[in-house]
This record gives sequence, structure tokens and C-alpha cells, in this order.
Amino acid sequence: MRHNRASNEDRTLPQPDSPNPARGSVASPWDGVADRLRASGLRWTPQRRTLVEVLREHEGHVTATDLIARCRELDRTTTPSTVYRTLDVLENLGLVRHGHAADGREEYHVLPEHVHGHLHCVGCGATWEIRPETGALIVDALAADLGFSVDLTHVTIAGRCQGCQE
Amino acid sequence: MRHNRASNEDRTLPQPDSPNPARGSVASPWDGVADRLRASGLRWTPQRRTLVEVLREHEGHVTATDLIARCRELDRTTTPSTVYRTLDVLENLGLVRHGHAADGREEYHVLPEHVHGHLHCVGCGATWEIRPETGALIVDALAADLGFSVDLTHVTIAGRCQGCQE
DNA sequence: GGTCGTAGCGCAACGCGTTGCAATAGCCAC
DNA sequence: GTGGCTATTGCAACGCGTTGCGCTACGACC
Ligand SMILES: [Mn+2]
Ligand SMILES: [Mn+2]
Ligand SMILES: [Zn+2]
Ligand SMILES: [Zn+2]
Repeated sequence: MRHNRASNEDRTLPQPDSPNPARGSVASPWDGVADRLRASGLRWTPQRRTLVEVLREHEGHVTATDLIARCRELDRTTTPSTVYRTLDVLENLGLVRHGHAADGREEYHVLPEHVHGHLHCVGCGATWEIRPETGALIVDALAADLGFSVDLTHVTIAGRCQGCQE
Repeated sequence: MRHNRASNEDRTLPQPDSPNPARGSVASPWDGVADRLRASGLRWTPQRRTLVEVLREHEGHVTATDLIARCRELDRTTTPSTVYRTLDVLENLGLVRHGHAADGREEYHVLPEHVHGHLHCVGCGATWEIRPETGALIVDALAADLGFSVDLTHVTIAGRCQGCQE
């Protein structure tokens, strides 16, 4: 059950002579995670480091199950419950955002730039992102109705795409 | 494992002298189920009868788990997988319609009169039905966008109600 | 570098829903 | 009423996600 990681620091220290964190790489929202966690009394653990390494290599949508599988490749001792709990933490920091696919399974938006919902066709099984303008229409309609503030990202709407209607 | 039911016929025969099926009771969409099933080569089984008896006593929304529990009260040998499969069958006949609550659990609309979606407030946990006119706006917005035909009933949209916004 | 309070870990068990399979039992036709 | 085709059942196992608990180890402070 030992984790033979070299250090508990934020970077993996490939070049110990690299003085500037930003040197040679684009500044990434992931760079500050360790400090942001510690600043709130939370901790930077090997398990969390693994998940963040995995998230770094993803853009857009990933399944929770995929993330767990990928973590397991980097660290075979990975436990699902730990991954789920860490995803919760990262969601509170705004670094990921989860939604539910048509079958209810969790799907993560990594570093979401613009919030969007999904459409799922029960005919062909395809999925689309709802365009921002269309999303805004939905949000507005429900705001006007009950003053309800919709969280589009959490939901995927089912139905039939144009091609699948008779 | 014996089911000591008196008969395999549609009615439970409380008064063997009741000649007219409609006598003394309102005609119910449930009355024809046995025949509708048989007409499609499907079967009318004790397990299905139990579930229909349970559904008869419900109007509006029920959880799959609730239905299973109630079936178990009538017949302690009830098995979840059978209930789920029968619910599928009844959904194909249009007698129930399932959706997903905010946590993903299944919720059944029994004899849905008008199709509607749900709102769920992540603040207070309350749930509302989306009013038909507002639902229509959503349906229209997505029809106009990609020609997508929305199935509102299947989804509940998350967000914050008026009272829960700061 | 050493102490210590507590956040986080792994584990085991649970809840909901689905699926494959062998045995059962509707129901239709005779 | 009997026979036979096959839809349906129960079971066992699985997949996804959550939760409670006792032990570990992060990291703030000295
Ligand atoms: Mn569904
Ligand atoms: Mn959710
Ligand atoms: Zn389609
Ligand atoms: Zn609320």
C-alpha cells in the first residue's frame, strides 16, 4: 500500500533547476490547485495529485468511470470512492462541473469555459451541446416563470433528433 | 413460491354476479390492460396483475422503489427486476411514463394527462412541475434550433428557486 | 526535525437499476 | 382438456455511485 512518490510538493520536479513555474509552459488553472486547497485547510495528497494529472490531459467531457480507469493506470491502488470525493472537492473549486448523461451516469466538464447543457437522442443515441443562445432562451423562460435560476450544465434533455423523427 | 390467486382472469371476481365490467365503477384505462397485452402476444401474469393493482391506487408521481415496496406488501415474493421489466412494458403501452429525479432515481408518472417536466432546487430540495406554457417555450426553442423534438417528461432541470438565490 | 489535530484514505456494505440464463408457466390451437 | 411454443420469471452477478468507520498521514506550528 506504499506510494513511492518522490515528494509531496506540487510539481513532480523533473528539472530541479526550473525556477519559474510558468517557464516553458502556459499558465494552467491546475497549477494553483495545491495552494488553493491548503489555503482552505484542505490537503494535497498523492491521490489528488494523480486525479489532477489525469484531468490535465482532458479537455471537454469525461465520464467518472473513465477518470477512475485512467487514474488506475497511473496508480493501481486508486479507489473509486476517493476519486468521487476528490471530484466533489474540485467541483467546489470550480475546476470541474458534473452533469448526468441520458442514462444517469456522471459526466464531467473539465475547466468549463461556457456553461452548456446537452441533448440526447433516444433514437440514434447521439448527443449534442445546447448552443449558448438556445440555452439562454431556456434559462430565461424559467426565470420569467417562477424566478427559477436554472443550472443548465447539470442536465441532459432527452428527445429525438431531426433525423430520427419518423 | 406458490401464488394462491383464485384465477388468471382480469377481474378478481369479488362478486361473481357482476355482469357488466363498467357497472358501479368509472371506466379506467387499467381495465383493458390484460387484453391489450394479449393482443400483442404478451402475457397477463400474477406479477403484472399485482403491479397494476398498485398503480391503480396511485395518481401522479411515484418512485420505482415505492412501487416495489407496495407490490411486496401485496405479494411478498415480488422481485425488483420483474417490476422494472413490467414498468417498461406498461410504458410502451403509454400507461406510465418514467423520468429521473435530481439524484437520477426513477420516478413514474402514472396515467400522465399532460406531459410535463420538473424543476428541482438544489438549495431547498423542493420540486415543481414545469407549467405547460413554459414547457412549450423550451420545446419550441430546441425545435427551432436543431429540429430536436424534446421529451420533457424524462428530465428534471436543476437550479435554484427564487427563495434560495442568496 | 518532531508533535499533533484533523482531513482524507481504503474498505466494506449498501441502494438503485440492468442483464444473462435456466426453469416456469401463459395462452393459443387442436 | 392436453400439448407445445415462447414470453416471463427469479436469481445471481454486475456497474455506478454513496456512506460510515477506524486508521493514516498532511501540514501548521514550534
Ligand atoms: Mn431514463
Ligand atoms: Mn448530480
Ligand atoms: Zn437521433
Ligand atoms: Zn429552493
